[in-house]
Amino acid sequence: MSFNFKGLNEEQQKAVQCTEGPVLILAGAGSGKTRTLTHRIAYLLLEKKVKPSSVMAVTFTNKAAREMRSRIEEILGSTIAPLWMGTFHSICARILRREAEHLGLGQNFTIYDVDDQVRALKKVIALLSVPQQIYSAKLIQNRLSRVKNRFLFPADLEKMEPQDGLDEYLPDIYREYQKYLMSNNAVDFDDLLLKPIELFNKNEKIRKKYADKFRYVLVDEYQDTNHAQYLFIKKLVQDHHNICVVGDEDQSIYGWRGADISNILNFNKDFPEASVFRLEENYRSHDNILKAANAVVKNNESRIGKNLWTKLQAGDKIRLYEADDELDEAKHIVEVIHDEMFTKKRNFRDIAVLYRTNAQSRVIEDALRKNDINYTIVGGTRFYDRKEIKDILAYLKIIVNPADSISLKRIVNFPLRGIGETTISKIEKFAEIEQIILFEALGRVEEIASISPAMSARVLEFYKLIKNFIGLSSELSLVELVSTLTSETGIMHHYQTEYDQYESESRVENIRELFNSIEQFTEERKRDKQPADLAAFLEEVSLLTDVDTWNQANSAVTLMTLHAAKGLEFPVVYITGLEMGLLPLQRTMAQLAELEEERRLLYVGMTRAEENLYLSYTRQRRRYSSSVVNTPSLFLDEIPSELIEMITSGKGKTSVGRGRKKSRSKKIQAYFEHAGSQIDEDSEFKVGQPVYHATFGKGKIVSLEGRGENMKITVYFTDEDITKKLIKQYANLSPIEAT
DNA sequence: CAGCTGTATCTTTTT
DNA sequence: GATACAGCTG
Repeated sequence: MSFNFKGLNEEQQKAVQCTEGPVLILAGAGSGKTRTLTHRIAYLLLEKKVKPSSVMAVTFTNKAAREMRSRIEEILGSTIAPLWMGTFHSICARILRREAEHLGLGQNFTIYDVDDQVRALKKVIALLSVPQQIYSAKLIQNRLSRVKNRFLFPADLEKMEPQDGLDEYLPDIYREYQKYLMSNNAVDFDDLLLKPIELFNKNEKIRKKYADKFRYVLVDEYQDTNHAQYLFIKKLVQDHHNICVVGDEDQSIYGWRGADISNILNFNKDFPEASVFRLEENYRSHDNILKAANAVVKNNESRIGKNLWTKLQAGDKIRLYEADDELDEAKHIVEVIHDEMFTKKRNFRDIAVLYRTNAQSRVIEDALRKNDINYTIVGGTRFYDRKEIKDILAYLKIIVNPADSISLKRIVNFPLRGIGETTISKIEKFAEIEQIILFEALGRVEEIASISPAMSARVLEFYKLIKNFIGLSSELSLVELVSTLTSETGIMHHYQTEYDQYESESRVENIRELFNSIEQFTEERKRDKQPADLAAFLEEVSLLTDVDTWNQANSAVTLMTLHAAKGLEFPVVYITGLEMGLLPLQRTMAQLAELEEERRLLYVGMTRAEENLYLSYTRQRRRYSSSVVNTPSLFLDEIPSELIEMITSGKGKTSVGRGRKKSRSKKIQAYFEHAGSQIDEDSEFKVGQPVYHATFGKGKIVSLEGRGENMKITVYFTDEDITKKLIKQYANLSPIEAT
């Protein structure tokens, strides 16, 4: 029987069959990327007789991995359990779990989320007397994470010229922080990626083991990989070069998280022998939507460039709504949903409302709730980030890994047991002197002279409680353990009694939901014939995203950020808040590279739509506590007007419509004065002029484009050795005397 | 030590 | 317009 290529176009078929050597698949939005990937894997297994255990496939979310796995199993008609499929983080965690001993970690290590990282950093910076007023733990966490994503170590930082005050402290903070994590038998999100690479670097035998095992490596959403992820992949494929990456530079939206778009732009340099396939036929969106999205993204400079086309009908025009404010916008969303439901007979699940920031969801939620429209919201506070859930998880983490003092401190006095801050720091000090972990120090609390016997008794009671649960954890099932835990520690009682009725109910309900998810997890594991132990559950939970738990089959309108929408599709998409300062976001507007990422974000949003696309902006929007007057996003002017149908609200439509239209086109003209136009003779900026910028320091102007406030200024910054393209109006650049 | 109250900061996106 | 945290009081 020969392989069934049904449903694949010619280019897709070629990409499927080119199994050996490096392959780059440039796949535009809606071009059947997932289909191609699943068939490629199925082809490897079926036609090339590759064992599932020899394949690693990296996806962007766990949800994508699950879906791809089940589609492949459908094609094959058999399970492919030994095939490694998951996110970088989950795959790396798996390797780390196996090889922990080589890195001085216990295999029961804990994964710290951002919250835990900040707590750990607070401790470290107090120890190093870093001025916390100037450099908050949150800021440091951010900076440190960026550094780690670039695979830099404290020693590397020391060799570099410090750019600001924090850089002076950073190597020490970094070193102490890692030491602290090690003593807690914990790793953070970034370590999950770094540690395996470190291990591969220092232990060739282990690297070879994995490189030999994974003869075929596939990476989806390659445009959003960071440098560490790039290195990880490189280590695995450097011998056999059987690497297939799929991506679309126009959908790179995670630059702020360290994603390096040059990974995909330079794939050909890394692997000169690479075969390149371009998937440019779009199967998802009606032509008007696609044309509009193309028209927007073509304004970006940093792209390979492609011509995405479709055989589908033109369809409706894109509807653009000008709202008075965010309340009016929400009202219009409700109207649109009603209209789509009744006149087009759509289901709630066909509709998605997208926005730039999570904060925008509130008003929309209120409006939907008032109008009895079912909705689910993806993102914001994750289920597993809710306080009542995190408290329980902290208990579980201690049980698995008693060295985890961050979690221990979180719950040692919750529910209240009368063990306060002072007592804990005394015990911490004792632990340091004795060179033992905090948890063991609790058991020896009586040796600390400054702690009263009454207090010692309370501490010991807590210690025994946890000890007892550690013993129970091997006897009870997961669900039994957790339900015993919530009752015996008094957590359940606390949430049932300590709050007003409404809050109490919702928290208890969340705890019940946790029980459900544990049961579900246990069943899934059983089905996959994998152990359903506590450590596995905790790992899954810390690597889960909100999208992973979202279920499109539910009958509800989906609300989420543009970022979360990546990879999804809906018949109807409504994108809100297309305003200067919001999309693009204010702080991105000065730098061309960041502005382009905002443009890609809108592109991603628009290309989620199959049949109907709605856009809106408000003339006025509440931000923080005051109202801001907005101008429409410059991106709106990039959409050809014949593709847009303006919708106005009942009141005062005509005057508003006319006045706005004019100011819009004038604005955009100014914004996109191109290189061909005359150089502004009166400007204080000339090529060669030395300038100063608050963040990047001193520099020199390399070239100028356009004129007036929207002039694009390319500057080479000497201190940082980087060239940046800035937009005058927002860049806050000042000329300085030549030195 | 716990609970209360006022203040600062947050809002960019997330593995 | 919430929420975390510092600082104060009982």
